Amino acid sequence: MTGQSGSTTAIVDHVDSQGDDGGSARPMRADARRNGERLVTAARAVFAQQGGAASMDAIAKEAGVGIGTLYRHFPKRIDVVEAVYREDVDQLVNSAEAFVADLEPWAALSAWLEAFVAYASSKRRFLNELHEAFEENPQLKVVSRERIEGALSIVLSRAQAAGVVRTDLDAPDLMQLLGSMCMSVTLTPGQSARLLGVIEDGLRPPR
Amino acid sequence: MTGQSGSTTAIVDHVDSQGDDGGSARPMRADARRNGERLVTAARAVFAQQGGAASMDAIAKEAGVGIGTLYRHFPKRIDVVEAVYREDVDQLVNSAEAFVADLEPWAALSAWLEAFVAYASSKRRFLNELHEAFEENPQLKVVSRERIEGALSIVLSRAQAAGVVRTDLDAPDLMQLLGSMCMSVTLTPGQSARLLGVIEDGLRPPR
DNA sequence: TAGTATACGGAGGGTGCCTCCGTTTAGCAA
DNA sequence: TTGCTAAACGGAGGCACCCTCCGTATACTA
Repeated sequence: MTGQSGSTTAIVDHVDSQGDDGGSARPMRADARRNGERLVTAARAVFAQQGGAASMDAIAKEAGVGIGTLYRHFPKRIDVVEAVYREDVDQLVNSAEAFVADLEPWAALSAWLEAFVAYASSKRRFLNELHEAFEENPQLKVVSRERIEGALSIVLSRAQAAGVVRTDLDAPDLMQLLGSMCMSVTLTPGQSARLLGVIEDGLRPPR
Repeated sequence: MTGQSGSTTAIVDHVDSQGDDGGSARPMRADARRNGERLVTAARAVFAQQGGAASMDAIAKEAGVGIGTLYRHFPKRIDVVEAVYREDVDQLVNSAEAFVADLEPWAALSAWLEAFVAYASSKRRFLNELHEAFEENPQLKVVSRERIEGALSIVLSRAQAAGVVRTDLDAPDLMQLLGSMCMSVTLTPGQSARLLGVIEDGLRPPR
């Protein structure tokens, strides 16, 4: 409610998309929903391949739709960036619960940390564009950070409760450490893996 | 020497411009030098007024030259951003020595901190563009940071030697504090002045 | 003052974001 | 199945911006 509301609400209104589609809210034509999903997937692929400066034309082509369809779904270029980012955050957040359901406490934490590093490294490919999106819509940054910290908190506190991780540390602490590490401009994949190993060892209970 | 060298060296090769122009190196036509200076000044004004996305056309018009002249001096858009930034850093760094020459130790430190806050707030107007420049030319970031820390070190250590500032703190520490404060997305001018006041009080020797 | 290397200026090419509107199609009712 | 309509598709084209090219103008030198 603060400031000028973002006037550009994409048609694909980022429904929670968790439960099955109720159908009571508003029926959306099947092709439209399909194309919306394909566009986000295509955009992620193109950004990953060409960097954040990739053109809208390239994204539409990758998705196999016309440029008009792309703009119907995402009125501004920045809306595409935002959609890709939201999906990435969704996936990272959801993975926490999946890991908790499937894995032992330590393995779940380790798997999630690895997922976070992958998420962060993909984010670095279009960091400038993301920065612009945050400028346009400051809430996005705050909310995403909170959601990610919440997800980390799930796997972290479970591991702490199981006695396999030191307890003098909380999710924001660890986020700070991981986040600043991942954002470094000069960071090779091998390096991030090694550093993550160091951090993981450091997380073990002292003694 | 690392990676692909920046192929775009602007004609105005950023001579130190401290001493009088020796003239032995290479004579540059007077109008060219004049226009180079006017272009940087104009670019700073336009960026401050319209934000970092201002067009090259607007900058050339503000400087009163043709677009061709602008491109002769700065082959790429990013070179303009870099030139403005370099001059800002120069001015901030030079101001340290000027303050030391003219003012008491505490007053010099205080004046320089205020100058730093002003520098940082002007930088926030084209943060995205600056980020791109850093990506293109990582050295720029490192060198600038070192130079600024060096300047701060001059006024800080002098104040410490005079006994008016606590000694359990060095220039990188203070830079970290000030830098992160200034980079916050939501920061009003009044707020930064108040926060600077808090920091200054905290710098006084304990007891 | 004449000559020349140097700098200036702006029209225009190329690309990218976004709009507009005619065409196509999914979903529905009879 | 068939016809209808609201919704979605697709791409030509407008506009703005970055950058190039080359004819014109001008500062310096002998």
